Amino acid sequence: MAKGYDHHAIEAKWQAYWEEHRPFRAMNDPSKPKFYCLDMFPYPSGSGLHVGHLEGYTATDIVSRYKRMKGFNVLHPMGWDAFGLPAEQYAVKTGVHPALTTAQNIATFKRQMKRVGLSYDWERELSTTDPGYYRWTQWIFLQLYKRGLAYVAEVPVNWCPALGTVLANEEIVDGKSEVGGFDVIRKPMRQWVLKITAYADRLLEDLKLVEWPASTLEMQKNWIGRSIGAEVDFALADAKGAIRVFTTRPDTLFGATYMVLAPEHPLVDVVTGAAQKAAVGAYREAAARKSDLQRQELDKEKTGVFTGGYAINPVNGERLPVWLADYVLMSYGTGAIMAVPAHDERDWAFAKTYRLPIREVIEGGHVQEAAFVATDRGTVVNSAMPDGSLSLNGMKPAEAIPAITAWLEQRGTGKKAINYKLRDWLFARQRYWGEPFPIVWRDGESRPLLEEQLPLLLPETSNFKPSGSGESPLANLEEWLATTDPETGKPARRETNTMPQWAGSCWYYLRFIDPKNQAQLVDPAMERYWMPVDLYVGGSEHAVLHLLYSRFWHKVLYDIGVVSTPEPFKKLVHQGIVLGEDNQKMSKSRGNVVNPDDMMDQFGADAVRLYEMFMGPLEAMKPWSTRGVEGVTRFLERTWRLMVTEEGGLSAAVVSAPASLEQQRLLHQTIKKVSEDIEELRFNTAIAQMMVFTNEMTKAEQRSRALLEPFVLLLSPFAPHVAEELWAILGHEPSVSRQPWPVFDPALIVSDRLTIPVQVNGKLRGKIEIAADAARDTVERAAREIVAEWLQGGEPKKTIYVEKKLVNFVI
RNA sequence: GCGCGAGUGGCGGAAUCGGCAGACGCACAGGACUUAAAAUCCUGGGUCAGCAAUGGCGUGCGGGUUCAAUUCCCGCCUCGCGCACCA
Repeated sequence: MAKGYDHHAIEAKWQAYWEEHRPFRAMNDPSKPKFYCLDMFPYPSGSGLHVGHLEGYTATDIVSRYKRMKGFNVLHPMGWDAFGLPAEQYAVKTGVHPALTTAQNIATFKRQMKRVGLSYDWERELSTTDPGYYRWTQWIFLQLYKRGLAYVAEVPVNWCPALGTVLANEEIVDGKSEVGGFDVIRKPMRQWVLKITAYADRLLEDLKLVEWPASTLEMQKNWIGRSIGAEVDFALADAKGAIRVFTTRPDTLFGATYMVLAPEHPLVDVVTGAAQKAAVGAYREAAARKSDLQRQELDKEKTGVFTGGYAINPVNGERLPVWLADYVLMSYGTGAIMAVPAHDERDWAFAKTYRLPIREVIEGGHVQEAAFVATDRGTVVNSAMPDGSLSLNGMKPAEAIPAITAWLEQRGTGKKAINYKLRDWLFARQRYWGEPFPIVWRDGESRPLLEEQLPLLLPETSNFKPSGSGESPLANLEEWLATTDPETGKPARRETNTMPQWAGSCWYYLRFIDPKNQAQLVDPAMERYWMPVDLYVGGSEHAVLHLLYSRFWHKVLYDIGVVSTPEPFKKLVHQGIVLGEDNQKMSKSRGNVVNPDDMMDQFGADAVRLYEMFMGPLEAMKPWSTRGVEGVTRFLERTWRLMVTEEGGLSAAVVSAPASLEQQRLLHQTIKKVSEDIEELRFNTAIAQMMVFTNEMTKAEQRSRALLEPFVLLLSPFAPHVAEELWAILGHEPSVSRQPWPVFDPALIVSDRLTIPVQVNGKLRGKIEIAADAARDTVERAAREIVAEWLQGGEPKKTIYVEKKLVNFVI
């Protein structure tokens, strides 16, 4: 039974048309303004596209289609972040090569995307697993290596002796391997690390250059975690050497009553007195056995042990006992602190436990009851040398900090210092399915491959089982491992680590600009034309890592002249999570997963696209409702019937006669609202306005082409298939995508009659209809009349008149 | 604990340079068409009282500013996200 609007036929027809005519190709045409509209490319998992992906993809598709019609040269590409763990795990289990699994998954994703009618320029498709792509990932690594930004370090990994393999964090559940539930221990291994900390300052500063969600900027700032303070040396009292600490509160130096070293601190053996050796040794051992998780438990009581040693406070010469405690981390600052219990909550808690003295040096709190940590209140006290050579007393903390820092610097016992929470980036995985490092080893030294030797291909194998040594499966491939040093020709062994999944996704946006270039990562002229990305849409789960790593690489490429902009992504938006109909997170175990293919079978791609956008604001988390999809389907069908008969021909209601002034006003209001809403990514309200238009037109018996034709164009970015079909039925050549976007006439939007509310004491008591240009007197007179019984003949104390908005009488 | 964001009908949401709260959609109810149903079209609807006209109350809670507050300010509560001993 064929009803009027047959989405199966229409969608197949226009997808075939787009396939053949390729109207969505981005041209390298510098005469046109460009718009680079990018989705975060997906990992092609085995379960295919889900409705959450579709939300972001539909949003960027609407913007891309809109911008093309506005005359922009639009770059809207798609690719695959296809290295990664699941395909390798599957290979270990079944022996099926990851490349095969990946290719199948990509085919599924691509079929689904085409079915949604997403207007990607498929000629620019890329996969991070393609040697033509990862050649340049390796090339970037070589540049990092040459600039000293890649180094080797012994870093602990999650080693599972029973499985003979290193596990990713997500493969560990409650400290045991996800597979089999075996013990996991921390084992140091030689790893590549990237020196992202060298860029910490710029990564922080340049956040000012981008238009990103406030929450994401905040997360990046916190992640980088810059803090300004001072490094201060405390000489050991009974041995050579000094404990260097980092503090943000040098103004509280006189309040230090003890010191703490991290258990791993190299000076522990030096300061520990003979009597304390056993206790300290036991504490260190216990700390080493604790997992990160245990050490991070906050509620627990702080623990520590006295070393028996002392250090000298450089400001007043006091002997401070040196303790060991695991609340001080070796990985931050210098791994040692001066403890000021009066003005630091952690030190306060520790001091209470071990009955250490608490000395107030900032007045304004009750330091025996709680640490007083405010820096914007209080006055420095008890902070002077007896001989009067130094006094901070009476200063505000903000004044005392630079004063004491300068004093320390003068004496050579301290200096201003900046510290970051950001750590260098562990850039190695003990896996097969990733980019091999363009590095060989000879005599224990790493040597880079020559750029001409790239790509270093991932060797073929059928054995994806771990090597058993902790090295990646590549360590099993003797023939591949044995190579020569490119410089000397002497025998060498290849690096067996592979790069993490973040590597390929760090720079893919650049390759889309010039995906087939054999000689360069990207052509400089094309790069200057297309960069930066104007709109980048993807999940907020990437708010920190992907976006920070990507910015880091971009800045390195900027420094070596490969790219022309300091930041890659100008505007960033995160689409919200789509929940199941039950308002719960979609998951197989809950059985509330919505499959886009099922939805498209039932309602068609246009309806699904429209519903994805109509659900609510793009960035909000919101539940799926299949009833809601039915609702937008009804809208599409009503729109269809505005101009098409049961038999599929042009309806007799469609006329060439001009439209009424009111109808024109509605059209122009709709053009304005839809245009502005697309610019602001408020797709839900744009659709609501189109529904208003269709509802009004449904009531009209005669529907002017002059109304319908622009409306079909407005609809086309949202529901491109039905719009193409309607455009054809209206007698036009394809394609709507080549039509200019309708322009509204401001004069036609304003009405000559207005209804304005009349209030008495701020409460609505009536409404009046007036001419838009009516004088204040006229309006007030009419208003007074309509609320006469509320005024009871009296004269209002005050009359508020807001032109074209309201009248309010105060009595 | 700290940081960020959000709380509006039965449901998704709209309206925030302060100015008619609830657009649009879902669900619901009534009507038209139909032998009947579906589909479609029309109508209704925050809530309380009232036959109705109409009025009281109403945007998480409590205060405040204002002629006027969903919108601004202060103090709470709840939910979501992120960070979590970072000296």
